[in-house]
Amino acid sequence: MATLSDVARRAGVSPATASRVINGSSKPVTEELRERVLAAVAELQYVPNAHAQLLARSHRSAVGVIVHDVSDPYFAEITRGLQRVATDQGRLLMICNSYRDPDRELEYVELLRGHQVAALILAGSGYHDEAFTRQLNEKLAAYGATGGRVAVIGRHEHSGDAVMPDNRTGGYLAGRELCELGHRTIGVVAGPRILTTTTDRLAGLRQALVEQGRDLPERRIRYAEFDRDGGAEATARLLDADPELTAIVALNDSMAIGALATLRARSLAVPQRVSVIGFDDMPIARDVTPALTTVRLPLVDMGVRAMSLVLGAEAVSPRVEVLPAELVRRDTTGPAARAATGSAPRARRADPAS
Amino acid sequence: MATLSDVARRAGVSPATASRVINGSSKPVTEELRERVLAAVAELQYVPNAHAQLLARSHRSAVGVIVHDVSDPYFAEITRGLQRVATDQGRLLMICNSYRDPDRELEYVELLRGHQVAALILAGSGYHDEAFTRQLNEKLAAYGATGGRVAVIGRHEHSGDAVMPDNRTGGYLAGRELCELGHRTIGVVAGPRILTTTTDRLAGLRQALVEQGRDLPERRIRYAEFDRDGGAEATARLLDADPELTAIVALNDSMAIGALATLRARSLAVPQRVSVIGFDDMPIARDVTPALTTVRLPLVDMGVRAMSLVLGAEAVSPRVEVLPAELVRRDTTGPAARAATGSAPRARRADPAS
DNA sequence: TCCCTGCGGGAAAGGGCTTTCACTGCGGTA
DNA sequence: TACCGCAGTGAAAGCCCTTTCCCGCAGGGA
Repeated sequence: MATLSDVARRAGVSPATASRVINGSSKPVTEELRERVLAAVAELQYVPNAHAQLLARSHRSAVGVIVHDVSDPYFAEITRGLQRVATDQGRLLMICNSYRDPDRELEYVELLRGHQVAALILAGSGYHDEAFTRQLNEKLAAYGATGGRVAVIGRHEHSGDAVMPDNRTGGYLAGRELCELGHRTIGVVAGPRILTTTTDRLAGLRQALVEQGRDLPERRIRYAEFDRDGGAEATARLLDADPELTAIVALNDSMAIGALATLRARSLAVPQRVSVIGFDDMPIARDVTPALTTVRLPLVDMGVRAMSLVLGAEAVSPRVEVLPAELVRRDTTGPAARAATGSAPRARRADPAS
Repeated sequence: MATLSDVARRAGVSPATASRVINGSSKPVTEELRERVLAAVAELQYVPNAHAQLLARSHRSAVGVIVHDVSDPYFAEITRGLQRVATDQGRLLMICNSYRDPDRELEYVELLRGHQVAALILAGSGYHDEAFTRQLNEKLAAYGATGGRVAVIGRHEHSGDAVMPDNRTGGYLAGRELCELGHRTIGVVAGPRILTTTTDRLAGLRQALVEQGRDLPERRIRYAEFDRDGGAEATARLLDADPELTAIVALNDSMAIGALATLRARSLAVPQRVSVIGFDDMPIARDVTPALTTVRLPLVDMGVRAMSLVLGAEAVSPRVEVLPAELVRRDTTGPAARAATGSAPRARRADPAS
């Protein structure tokens, strides 16, 4: 690989001058030398060594991001928001997938710290795990102590800046909707119980049911992986245990899609026989048939806010921005069926999003 | 930030010894000194500066990956394959999204080269663009000349190692299937015509039709963005121009989902009135209703192969691995309707994947 | 004519790490 | 006893760049 001094030698200048030309330094350089340097760069196909640059420059610019999985639409949307702000400010993003493994999350904090990122954003549910939470907070504190900025998205265990989707209210909205539609036997297809996202959404849902004098017994909740297959499997278990369920709340849209698959496989009409509500409003939600009723979270906006917090002025006290959840009515919800079999088909609602 | 010499000073040893302990060097260090160093590391929360390490070490380890968009399921699957092999070999991946912008692709090649990656993988369709292709090849050649390894996935314009999905045969399979089902008026919902993926798939499709004595006139092809909205829009234009179409081939699954949305909005029954075939077999294809008939590509395997090529032994002559496409029959295809309205409903086919 | 100013350029000091090389003791062999 | 080899350690030379500091020089004012 050609180095800066190769370029300088070829152009007949000092490395200092070559560097100034290449980086567009404020120090003026004669037009003639400038051209010689640029010619040498082109001839040698010179590309500066990023590590050497980063080492020599003092100021840190890149931002580290840790998500569960970028290819999961939930995080893809958040990342889009993060990326937007970062690009505007000329920041490079280093994105890491923890695949919901707390240890990997800890490792990535170190890795990104080692890569001298100016800020760190952790997106995705926290864990009900004292030991892990303490360790993570220690690491983040150590990073913060050396001038690093930190923000989290969707996890409350961290003490610094945070952007929080209102999971609890979202769960509440889903529960209230089903109650108003007359459902009494409601099952829940939930993500891993160790995730705070699961328990928060569940708490809101339970609150709605309790307010209506109903109940949410543990036997109507099935915990599984937070993805399509987890949803399909949990739905099957739920139906096996309780065949006369009239409604299912899935704690995210991927699980809801799995739930729909199981219901279809068992020829249970949606929403005539069973209603389904998802959570997150991922793009695909409006394209499944019937279109999925779900709780929308402003995912892109969450990313935008988090990145803005972390790149903006430092606040004295940690800021917490709570972003609202909103019910999006589509076609997987309808009035509770009277009997186990049949009920009047319900008119398809117009979908404003399509 | 604490540095290595801080650690060394605190442990009362030289930086050399500290480095040896921290990196598990082969050179032996007394147990006592080792412990002192480790204690100092813990106390100071020391994390090595990755840039300094990368600069000081000669060997390169990370691998650069350029895709159109990781959050697109097509690339998410490929990336999963890349990741699997990379992780096995303890390699870090740097993933960049070009968002189908050729200039950005060029920039990322430089960026990754600057970051001293050991190898470079470009995934995603090539472009019908002489100038760009030449530029890219120059950059890749320059990189190769300094010892960098390169592999491409799904683009033939590069002269080195390549993994190629058999797009042409895939298109052919889709065309033959529709012909066998008796379709005569087939429309195509295509991606941007500048992408080789689009033209390859189209070529195979056309060949199938020609073999059956049919034709594929340009007016039955609509080019749009390679995503859901592009598919919806192209389908609408296609139907406006040719209301008696009985089949639509979408050149990827996202577009197929858009096509289904438009058909639903116009109350055209699938597959009774119009059949639809997608391409890629992304995970969601089996969960839409009706489940999508599509051409499967071994996406994960493509990633695995590409990474293996690039990390394995260097070959004298460039290797090209062609991976087969396969038709997956689900529920969006059926016999051509006789008249514009109505036809016997077709029994739902069992879906082996669900 | 002299001094000051300001411009254009280079020398050199880092930035934090790895690794070679040289050195010090020590046990063991001739 | 003299010497060799080796384990364990540290000094110092890089890795490639940026940036400060300094120097020479030309032009302008006194």
